[in-house]
Amino acid sequence: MPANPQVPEPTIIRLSAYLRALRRLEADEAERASSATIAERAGVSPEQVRKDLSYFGEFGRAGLGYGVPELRRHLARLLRADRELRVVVLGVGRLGAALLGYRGFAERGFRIVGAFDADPEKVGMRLGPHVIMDVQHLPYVVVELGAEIGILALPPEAAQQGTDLLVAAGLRAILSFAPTPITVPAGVTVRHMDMTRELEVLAYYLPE
Amino acid sequence: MPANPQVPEPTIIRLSAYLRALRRLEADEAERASSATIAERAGVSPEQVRKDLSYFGEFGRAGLGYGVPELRRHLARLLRADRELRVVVLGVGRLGAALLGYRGFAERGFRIVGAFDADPEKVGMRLGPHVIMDVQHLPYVVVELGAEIGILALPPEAAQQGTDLLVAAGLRAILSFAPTPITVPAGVTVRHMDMTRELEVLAYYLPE
DNA sequence: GTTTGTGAATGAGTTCACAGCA
DNA sequence: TGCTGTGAACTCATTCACAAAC
Repeated sequence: MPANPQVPEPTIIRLSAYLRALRRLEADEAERASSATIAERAGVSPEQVRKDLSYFGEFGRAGLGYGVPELRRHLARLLRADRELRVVVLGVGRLGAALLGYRGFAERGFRIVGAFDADPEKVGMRLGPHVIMDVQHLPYVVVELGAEIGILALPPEAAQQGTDLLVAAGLRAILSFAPTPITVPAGVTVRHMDMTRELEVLAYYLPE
Repeated sequence: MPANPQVPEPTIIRLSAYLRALRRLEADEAERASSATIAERAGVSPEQVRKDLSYFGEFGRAGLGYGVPELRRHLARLLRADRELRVVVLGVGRLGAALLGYRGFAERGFRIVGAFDADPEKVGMRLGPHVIMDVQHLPYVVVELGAEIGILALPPEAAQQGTDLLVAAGLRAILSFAPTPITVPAGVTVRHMDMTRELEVLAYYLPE
């Protein structure tokens, strides 16, 4: 499923943190940064930074560190953060509606180009700049507006069906907020966000 | 930091999925379930289920599988899902406000007992059943209402300071939505939810 | 002196495979 | 026969440690 299977997935996750660190360094007008500097801001070890970056090339110079704008550009390219990525949201309940209003998307280059629901009551409703569309228009919007990522915000009972719709519409990347496993064909990447799971994990580690 | 350091963290995360699977099985009135049944509903392998459960005891019977209500109770106890857990939210911007309205909390035994912000404009505002309080009342609420988990919904610049407030108030578990690493003293557990990170990871795996 | 890139060593977690119980 | 519990084998990821580059 990964584009480059020999790169560990944890590395990809950290890349996102490195990119953030480099943006801050660039904002502070730093020209160069050592792996130690980046590591500190990303919350990992310097060796980890070097090892992770080494999967993609030799970006640094011994004794000098990494060129901040250059490395920032490389990482942005890897994470597709150098271009706008279009996103559709399937499921406009409370959670989906909250996501539609989330400003962090635009700031980081993600643009919501469609919000969908199967409930006829909701179709046609306006939510900020978005008009809720019927799911049957999903494939059209994906193709015509070039959406590449689907956000699944449906209740667990509807999660698999919704997933199938996203996949049938041509999406190859799904961020699911449904607290249930979903199955997808090879070539489709899924990631889960599950607040209840996180709270339960925290609860486990609670003292007493 | 873990309560039981020899149990792998991925195991704890899966425990949450097993608990969900068992609740569904219980709702379906299943009396027994094999590791294969649980595994399927949790999206993992049967061996994984058995190994994970074996860290906590011998709950199954060879040839018969696991007793559904019994195992459900065991897992609920482990994840503290057998009692109400009180939660405070620090930061009532868009995201924090959305979290205050999230119904999944109550359903799973989490109760928001306080919403806090440092902005005097926001203090005193009502949001559903919640009245935003000033951060200076945080320690009081944590102690008096027995809050055990803090949700951090502040912008990255304020994240560390907010973390320090939560820790100083006596909280030992933090769920952070801030896209930046935070440092906490030993004995405090932190987990992160970062939607932008997840989207960037998905973007990496996008074809072409 | 500083800092990178990377093989080698270590550590962590998963899967295998099977003995033993129901 | 069906299924658990678990050491052993294996796979995956991180950390170490150092030669080479600046």
